[in-house]
Amino acid sequence: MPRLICHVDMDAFFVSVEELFDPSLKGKAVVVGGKADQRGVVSAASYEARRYGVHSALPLRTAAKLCPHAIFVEGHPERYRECSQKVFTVLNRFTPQVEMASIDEAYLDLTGTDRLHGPPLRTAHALHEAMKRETNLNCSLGLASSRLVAKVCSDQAKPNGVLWVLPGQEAPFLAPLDIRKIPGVGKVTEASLNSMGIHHVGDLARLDENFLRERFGRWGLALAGKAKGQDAGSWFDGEIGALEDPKSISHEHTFSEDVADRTELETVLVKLSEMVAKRLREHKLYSRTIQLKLRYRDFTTITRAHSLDHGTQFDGDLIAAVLDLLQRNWDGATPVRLLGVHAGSLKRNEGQMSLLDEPAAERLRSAFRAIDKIRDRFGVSSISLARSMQTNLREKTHENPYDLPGKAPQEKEESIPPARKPKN
DNA sequence: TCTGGGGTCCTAGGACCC
DNA sequence: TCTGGGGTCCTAGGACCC
Repeated sequence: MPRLICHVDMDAFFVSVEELFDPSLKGKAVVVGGKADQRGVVSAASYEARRYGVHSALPLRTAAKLCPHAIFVEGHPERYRECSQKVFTVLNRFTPQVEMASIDEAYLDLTGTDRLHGPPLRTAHALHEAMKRETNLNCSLGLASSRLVAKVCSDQAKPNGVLWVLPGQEAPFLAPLDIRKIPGVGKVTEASLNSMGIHHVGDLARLDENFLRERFGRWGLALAGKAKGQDAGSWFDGEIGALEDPKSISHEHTFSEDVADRTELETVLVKLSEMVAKRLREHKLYSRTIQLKLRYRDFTTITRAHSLDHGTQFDGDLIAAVLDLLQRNWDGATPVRLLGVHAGSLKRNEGQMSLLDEPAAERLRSAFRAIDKIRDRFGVSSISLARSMQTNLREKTHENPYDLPGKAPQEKEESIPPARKPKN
C-alpha cells in the first residue's frame, strides 16, 4: 500500500498572523521584516504586495521602491511561535504522526487513517476547515504518496486550496512543472540545468541517471529520484514525527552600520555567545565546536572554528573561544558588517574530557539555571557573568579571563540593572 | 536591488592513525 | 625507501530552505 503523506503549508503565515493582531492590515500590501529603509530583507509579503514583485528575501529597500505604498511591519517571532503551536495542536488531533518542518509547514502521515477519517480528500477538507475555525488562518494542503510530491502539491494548491495527486500520477503531475518547483533546486542548480537545455521536471526525468551522476555526483542521483517524485536523498526519507535533537545552534547580528571598534565587536560576541549557551542548556546539549562568523562590507564572509576537547554549554567557554578566534582572524581595522556565533558537534553529554569534577559541574549547572530564570524574566542582557563585562580589561592585561569554564561559581556575580522593567 | 537570521546537508583537502 | 589505502576528524565554504 502506498503511503499517504499530507503537506500543510500556511498561507502568507507571518502576514496573516500580523493581521490577526491588527485587522486593519487586511487586504493591504503588507511587508513583514522591518522598516522600509532598514538593512534587511523581506520575511513575508501579503498577496497584494506580491503583485508588485515583492517577495521574501528581497532587500527591504528594494521592496519599498517596488511598492511604495506598502505597510512595513516589524516581525514578531513570539507571535509566530505561538500560532505555530496552535497549528500543531490542530494537526495533532488528526494523527500523532505530525512533523513541523518549519514554523509554518508540517508533514502528516495519514496512511491507513481512512477508517477513522474517511477517504483522503474528505480528511484534507476536514483538516482545512478545522484549521480555519480554530486558528483563523488559511493553509494549503497537498496529498501524495511521498513528501516531495505532497510538498510540491501544496504549493500548487496555494492559496487556500487542497490538491491530491493519485498514486501512479506522480510523474505526469510533475513533468510540466518548472525545475525550480523541486525542493532543493535553487538558483545555482537551475542555471546549471538550464544550460543543459533542461527547464521542466519532465526533461529531467527523461535523463539518464548515470549522466546526472557524472555531472552532479550524489546530488545528481538525488535529482533523478526527485524528478520521479521519490523521497530520494537523505533528509526527505524516514519516519514522520520522529523528534530529533538540533545539529547546531547559532545566533548572528548584522550591524545597522559597519563597525570597526574592537570593544563594540566583543560586546556583541559576548551577547551572542550567551544567547547560544542559554539555548544549549535549554536543549540539554553540549557543543564541542565553536565557530565565529565575520562578514565584511563587500559581503565576503569567513568562518573560523575551534574544537574543544570536551563539550560545553557554559557562557564562558563559548566567549573564550569566540573572542580568541576574533583576536586571531580580525585585523583590527576592517569594518565588520555581521558577527555570528555558532555551536556545532552537539552531544547529550560533555564527553570524557571535562575539566570539572561532577560536583563542580553540578554547581555550575545550578548557577546557570538561576541565571537563565532571570534572563527569561528580564531579557538576555539583564544579567551577565561579571567577567563578560570586562572585555576591555582582557585587552589591557593580556590575559584571557575565560580560560576555564567558571573556575568556581563564586566568580560569577549577578548584576541586575536597577530599574529594568520585565517584558510584558 | 544591495543583500536577515535560523537552520540542514554536502564537498573537499589535510592531518592523523592503522 | 619516492611511496598504499582506508577511516575519521577537523576546518572552510557553499547551496538551499523557510
